[in-house]
Amino acid sequence: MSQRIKLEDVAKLAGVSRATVSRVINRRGYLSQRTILKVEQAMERLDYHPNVIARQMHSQRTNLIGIIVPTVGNPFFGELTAAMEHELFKKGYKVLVGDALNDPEKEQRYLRQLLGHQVDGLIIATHNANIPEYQNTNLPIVAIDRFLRSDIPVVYSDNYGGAKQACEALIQRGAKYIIHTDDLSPLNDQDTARRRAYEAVMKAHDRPAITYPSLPDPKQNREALQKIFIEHPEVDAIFTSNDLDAATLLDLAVENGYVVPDQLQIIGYDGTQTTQRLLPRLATVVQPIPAMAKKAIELLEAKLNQQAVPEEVVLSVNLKLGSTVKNYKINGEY
Amino acid sequence: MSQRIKLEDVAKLAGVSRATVSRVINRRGYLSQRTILKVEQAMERLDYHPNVIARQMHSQRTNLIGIIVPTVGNPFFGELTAAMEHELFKKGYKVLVGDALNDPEKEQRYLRQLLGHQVDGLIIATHNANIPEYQNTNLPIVAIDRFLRSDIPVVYSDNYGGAKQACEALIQRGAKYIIHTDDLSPLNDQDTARRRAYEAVMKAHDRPAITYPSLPDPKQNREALQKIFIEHPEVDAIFTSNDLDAATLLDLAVENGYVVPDQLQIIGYDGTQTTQRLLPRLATVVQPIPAMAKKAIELLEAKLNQQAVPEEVVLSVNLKLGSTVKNYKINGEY
DNA sequence: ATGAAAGCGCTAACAG
DNA sequence: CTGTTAGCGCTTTCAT
Repeated sequence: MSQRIKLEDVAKLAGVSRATVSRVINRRGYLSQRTILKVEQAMERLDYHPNVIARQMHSQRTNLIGIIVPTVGNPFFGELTAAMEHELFKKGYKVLVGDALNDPEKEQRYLRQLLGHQVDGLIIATHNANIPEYQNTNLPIVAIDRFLRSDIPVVYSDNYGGAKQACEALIQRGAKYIIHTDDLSPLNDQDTARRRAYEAVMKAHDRPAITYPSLPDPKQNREALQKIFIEHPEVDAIFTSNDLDAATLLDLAVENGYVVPDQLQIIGYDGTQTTQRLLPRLATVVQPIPAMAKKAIELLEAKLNQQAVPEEVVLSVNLKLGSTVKNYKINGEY
Repeated sequence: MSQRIKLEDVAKLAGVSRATVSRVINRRGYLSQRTILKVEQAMERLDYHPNVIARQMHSQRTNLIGIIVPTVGNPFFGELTAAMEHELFKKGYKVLVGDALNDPEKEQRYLRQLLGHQVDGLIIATHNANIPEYQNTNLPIVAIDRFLRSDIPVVYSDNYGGAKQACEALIQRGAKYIIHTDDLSPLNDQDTARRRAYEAVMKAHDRPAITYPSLPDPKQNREALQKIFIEHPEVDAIFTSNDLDAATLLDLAVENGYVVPDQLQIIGYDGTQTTQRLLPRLATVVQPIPAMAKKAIELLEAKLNQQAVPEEVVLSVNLKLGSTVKNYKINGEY
């Protein structure tokens, strides 16, 4: 419906064979100027667009890369997806996004469909467990922040290091009673890296380690975090595993009569562009989203070209200070 | 490489013809229970996945929908994309996202490629002007918040009404000197609706209408907005065209010594989930993102099925109050 | 109820 | 330099 004209029509109008038209389109083989011109005029006149499907049929490649994320509605994954799309477009690929929505079943259905040659490669940035499809396929895959299989490379940012820096920054600023929040879906080592770093720093300074779970539902999460102030009124610092928790706690702090940062210091995690614009004052560990995207695509392309790739790549993070911690003017840039 | 087994292999193993296997896969025509079983076992044993490209070759449909947005890194478009992806997945479509990045050239290149049957339909949510490709194609298209062509339906939210409500809320709360910020790329009527509403309300109340441009670059934008406090120190309320500006102004207000909301009231626009979590206190006009997504997909599907569709659909918005305006406790829910 | 054969639109040997 | 001829993997008449 949306496109009827085919190679043959162009060939007929130009008075050549289909093969010749194909050669002109792909600039392959020897062509005389005259035929090139004739063919191009014919294409122009007919407003011809090559049928991508038919081409793929032959090459068995789609130039499509699937990206599976929890949801592009989350700033971290939205920005990550955008950055990867940008890299991929430069290399001639288009992006098929799948929002897994923390729904393993959807992820699995999605994957099963993609496995039939709909994409040339896959980027996985979800944390759903037990998707057997990942184990059997030999589609080129790169994972972000998650181990899937021994021959699937993973791009991490330095979760342990970032969390360690954050916690030490709090201690250095006089925090005595530091609480942590964390998404508790520990599928692998990296998933718990931030918490392990927190616990290690607390231990090194002889302080108790108290971790509150971060819930997916905003309302429930708020209620759960509110308990911190009830159960640990002496809290004087919180290190959260993401910026959304930090924002909620910032708000709860006001409600509960804590002055930030004098009585309560807060450091978040992720540091997306969105957070930095919406909450410029928030101290947070900034993940290198553009670098992660670039590296992931680089690894994927290597796999697509059958080249060897490292098992994992770790990128360094950056502690951005802000007025939710003390002594900010001295150490911050702003 | 990533998938070698084809219909023929299954047919051979099951001892039937390719046609029969095809029938089993698609549950078409008459099949005996016995053959169904045989074929399914063969598929299972070979871990067979139908080649999507070959199927598309025949049907000339890809079940792919292209979504073109400025960037999924922006919460509004990220959430909108996520919501549309969700709707589309339910209907069996997958989503090809293209970040236009306010780059008309990229948008054009992208489009040109999609025109060759790579997608069955298109959702356009960008505001780049002068892309001739939109004029000629007969691909089913639905636009969001933007007029493209007389036969391309548009889904709007009530920009004029939302802005009017916001401005009147400020006046009702005693604001005398209200300033507005707006992205100034007025491609059509709707693009300026928020500003026109602001100007109308100001006029109706005999107040001056002063609009500051909202710049795409965060740093430049901040500097530009800072001028408001220099050039109009008597400002006592600001209505912004998006929440990012509102956030920046909230921060600048503190820096410039204005107490919010006593000395300066602020109302933003968009009200994404992300903003509501990151800045729960912000008063803002909430766009009905899920409803917009649903409607857009509904219209697109109608077009895909050659059904008639309305020229435009306008959805209502919701003014969410918050402590960036006065008398919030009384009117707000929280 | 199942098989044989003819495409879908394009590309790629192989001739000439 | 250009045309002819086979497919790519699947679906779908048309027979049987």
